[in-house]
Amino acid sequence: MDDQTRMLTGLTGLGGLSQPDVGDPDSVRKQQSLGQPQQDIGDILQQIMAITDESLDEAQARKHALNCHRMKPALFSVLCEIKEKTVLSIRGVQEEDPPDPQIMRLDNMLLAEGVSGPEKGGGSAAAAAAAAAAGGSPTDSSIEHSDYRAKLAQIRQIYHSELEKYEQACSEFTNHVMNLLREQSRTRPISPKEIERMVAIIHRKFSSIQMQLKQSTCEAVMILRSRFLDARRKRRNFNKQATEVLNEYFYSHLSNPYPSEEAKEELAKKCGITVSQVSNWFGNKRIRYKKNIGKFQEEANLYAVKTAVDAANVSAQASQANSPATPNSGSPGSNSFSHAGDTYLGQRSLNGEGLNFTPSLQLQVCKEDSCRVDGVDPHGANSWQDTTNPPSVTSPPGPPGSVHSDTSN
DNA sequence: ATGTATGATTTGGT
DNA sequence: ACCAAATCATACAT
Repeated sequence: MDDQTRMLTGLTGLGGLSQPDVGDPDSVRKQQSLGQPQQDIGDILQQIMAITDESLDEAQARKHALNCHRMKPALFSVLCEIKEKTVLSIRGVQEEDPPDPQIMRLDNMLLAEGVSGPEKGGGSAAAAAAAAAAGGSPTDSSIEHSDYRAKLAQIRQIYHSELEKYEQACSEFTNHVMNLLREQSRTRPISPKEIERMVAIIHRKFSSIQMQLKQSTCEAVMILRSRFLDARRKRRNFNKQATEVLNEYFYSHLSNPYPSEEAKEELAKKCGITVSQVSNWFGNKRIRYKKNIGKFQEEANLYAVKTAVDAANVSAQASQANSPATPNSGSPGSNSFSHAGDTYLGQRSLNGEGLNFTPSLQLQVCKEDSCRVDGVDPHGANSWQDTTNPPSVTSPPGPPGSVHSDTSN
């Protein structure tokens, strides 16, 4: 600090660079004569050259000696003169600094990703987790992306702390250089303009470092994105139990395999998957079942038996089982799905039991199913299979046509 | 290595 | 918003 104030006072005298003596009033005070005046200048120059090789203390001492040298004012004025002549050539250079398009692109991206700019949603991992947990009806995205958000928040934090570090370093360095220049301005002429320029140069350097930071942050975000968001596409099979639950529901609601929102939520909960995954599953299942009913017969029968057994158990336990709308097989112990399809379920189970599903009859069973349903809701209930497949009830589609007849024969 | 199964996404329709 | 259908991309079985 001491140094700094001293240098600042030194700088104030800098306004009139052409005035030789303004540099340092002290210098006049202590004049240690050094013998021959002629050799002095060479001497001084030599000392200047050598100054970098010396230790700090030595340099400091030397500097002081130089400042106090009686020839110093003269040298200073000479330097000022030279500078006056050359400064024009230096001046014309540059100045304009158009905003780098690349850095603007990076900035925009960081802003878009929520890395820079105002805190959005989850500024910290904790906040993100809280946000994910808070959503009363946990939307899929908040669950699926909470991890992503947490990681993003981490990147954000690192980015900001790094940025802050850079900014601090930049201002520290700028200060240092300015002080240095002010200090030097006592022995050589330095205009404020030049200091300004130097500062600008430093800022440019640091901003290029910042750009690197931004770039690597962008890269990190991209990688994160591809790892998490695009990983949506990465498929993990559901566990066996989940598939079982879904299949049970599907085959026990074969007439109308369109679970309501509540049913989906229930299924999702049971299976440990998201509602949209349930929707996906049913979408896929419907289309694939419809496309090749024959292929799914075995499975259908399996679940039919299962539900039948469950239903039997339920009815056995509750001796009043005959009552209206049904033993729900979707979940052996609990009647979670109370929808239109349930009536069908009851029938289907009976159906399964009655026909006993010998392989040769499998297809028959299928047909029976459809018909049976039709009995309940003749053309409405099973229409989901008929839309593009009018005859599907009696003869499953496509190449299976022949296959089908084979099996049924 | 190859074929099939399967969860996810896209597209187009209502 | 939901669905069917087609498609993609990976998991899994062979």
